[in-house]
Amino acid sequence: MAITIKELAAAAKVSVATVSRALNDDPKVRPETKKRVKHFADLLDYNPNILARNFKKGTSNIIGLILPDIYGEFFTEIIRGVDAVCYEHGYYPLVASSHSERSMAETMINFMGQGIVGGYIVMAPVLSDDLKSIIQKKNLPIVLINGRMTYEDCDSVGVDNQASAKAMVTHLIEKGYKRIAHISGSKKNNDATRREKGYVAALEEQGIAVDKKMIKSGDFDIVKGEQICREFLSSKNKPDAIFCANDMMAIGCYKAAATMGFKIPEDIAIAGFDDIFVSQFMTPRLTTVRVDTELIGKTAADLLIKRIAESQISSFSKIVIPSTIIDGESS
Amino acid sequence: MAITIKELAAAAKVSVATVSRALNDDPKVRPETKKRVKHFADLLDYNPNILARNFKKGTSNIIGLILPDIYGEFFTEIIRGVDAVCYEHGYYPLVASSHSERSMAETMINFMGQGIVGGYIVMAPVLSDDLKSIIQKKNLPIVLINGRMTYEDCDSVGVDNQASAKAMVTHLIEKGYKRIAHISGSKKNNDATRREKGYVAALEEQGIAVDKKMIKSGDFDIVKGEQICREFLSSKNKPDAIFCANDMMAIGCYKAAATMGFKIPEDIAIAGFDDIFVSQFMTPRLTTVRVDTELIGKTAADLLIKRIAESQISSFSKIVIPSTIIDGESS
DNA sequence: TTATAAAATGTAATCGTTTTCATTTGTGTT
DNA sequence: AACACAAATGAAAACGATTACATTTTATAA
Repeated sequence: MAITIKELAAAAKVSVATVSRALNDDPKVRPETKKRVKHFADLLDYNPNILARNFKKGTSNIIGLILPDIYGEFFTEIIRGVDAVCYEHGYYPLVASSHSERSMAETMINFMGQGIVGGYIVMAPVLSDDLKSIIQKKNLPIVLINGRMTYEDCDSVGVDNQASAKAMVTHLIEKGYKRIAHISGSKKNNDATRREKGYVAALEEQGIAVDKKMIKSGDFDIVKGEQICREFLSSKNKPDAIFCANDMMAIGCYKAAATMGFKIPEDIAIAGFDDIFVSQFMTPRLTTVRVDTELIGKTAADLLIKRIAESQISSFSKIVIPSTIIDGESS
Repeated sequence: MAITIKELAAAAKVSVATVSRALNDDPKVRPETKKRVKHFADLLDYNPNILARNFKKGTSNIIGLILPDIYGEFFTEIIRGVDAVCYEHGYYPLVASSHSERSMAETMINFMGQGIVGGYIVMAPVLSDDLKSIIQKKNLPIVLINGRMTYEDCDSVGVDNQASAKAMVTHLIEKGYKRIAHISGSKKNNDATRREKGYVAALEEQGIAVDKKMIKSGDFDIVKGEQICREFLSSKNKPDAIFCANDMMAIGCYKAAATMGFKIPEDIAIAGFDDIFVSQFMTPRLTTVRVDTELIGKTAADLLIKRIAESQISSFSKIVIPSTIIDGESS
């Protein structure tokens, strides 16, 4: 039922070409004509059919936001950031999550060539080979969200996991802790390995020998965090601080400490990473690394929209979102 | 660069019409022709241009998922459910969140008539007048996600907040608690008011007088929950159990109890609503109401996709997603 | 075999916009 | 006033699919 450009043209007594140009602010159309067209557009409540426009132009004002999965606040913050920037620029975020039934690569291929999206934001903590190959032979702009990495074939936005982890461990050392253990994330997870590297780097820089026994591999989950913490606390040479690769595992440590009768931070200090929502309400308040996740989403969207708009391809950017150390009472 | 229907037609030596029909499983095309066309489609890696199709058909395989805001796990679970069902049916969810800068109504109007979405899933804990009026004069199918309500102008999916809250309070009464207080949510929030009604209904049914002083208005936040719990615990006629309208406020109660030296559940029992992720890790494990949020998303998407596909409008459905009581150690 | 209906396929119009190219209008110079 | 040239506008093609309608092929019955 919506009014079309033809009817608007008739009303404004110009050709459809002129209407199109006027509404797209083509400098070739006279200011007064432009004004008249816009006036009638308002009057008749004309909205261009975006589907027709996208179809004709061969692009889309829809952005594919490809996620490895969707759960927890980290993802909502990313989505929120992307959403905000998209709205500002007349773009829309289309969310697609991979899971056991569907790989990210599959999802992306699914989109490609269909014209349904004008570009992607891809969140890839694990960068599989097929994903890499898609990125390489991409025909659409892609912005990668992930821990800082050496990948050079597209724009990327992320936290400097290594530097942040290093800063946190250094902070703990400065507070006087001598025997700092680390509960890492999965070996396959890029973020996790970078954080572990940061932990090692901090110790080395401060001249503390790295003890392999002080690093145990977790999986970013509460239960595993609790279990590993138990192991640390019952070992003969127990650490005086534990740096967890994320806050969830830190929660697990709290539980372990509580049930084993250890006081935080007197008997054992705990530090996390992420500053998830509940961290601020934990007693004692968790020492952790705060990342402005929404900003990651915003930055990625900004970058992608610019990339979609520009015609010639300039060199790829790599944007690092700063992180802050939250010095809680758990250390 | 993608191959078009014309090239495919040429390759398969049929007309574009036949190709279109073959790929859309039109019974009018001979099985062998269909097979040949599909074979060449595979061979040439042909994907129909969805933009062109949507444009021509005047509909879209994109679903607008309109949220009041995006944060926390509740939303990710909804999104995940919607995403899963969409993927199955070749639809895509476009996420748009309202916030201070943009009302839901505005967002929806923005979509309408542009053809960019084929329908909406709208999550509306607060149902404003302009939102109602949009729903009434809708030209696209809409599925509402919200607490059970009396709204009749479109399909809706939600939890029966009132019945669930009533079940929980009844459960507490059966466990022997006599003085059960309630920390409610915001008065404007539909879910909150239904839960409060359930609380009142349970007391009345069990022949317990409702004491106005035992109901205090929270805002679904930890801090407010802690503050109100303090008030309850320091009142002269202190309750023996507190039913919170959500888990967040229950977390606040845990903090209040801990700092004031009350033991859960011996001195004060706590119950929540939502069963958010951390609830299972709280000590003692929180008694709460578990809702299969992902199922809400799935159901809404199912309903909407059916609605988009069908031509004639049948009567609206109202689907209630069941909830379960998690009997934790906090009561 | 032939007439006739049914099934399969083809031709071309169509959706609403953008954009190329042609045409008209306007401006400035002599 | 005449001309050249620039600016503004219009006419029509194009994008890639679907689909109404026309046409051809196949099947059925006499």
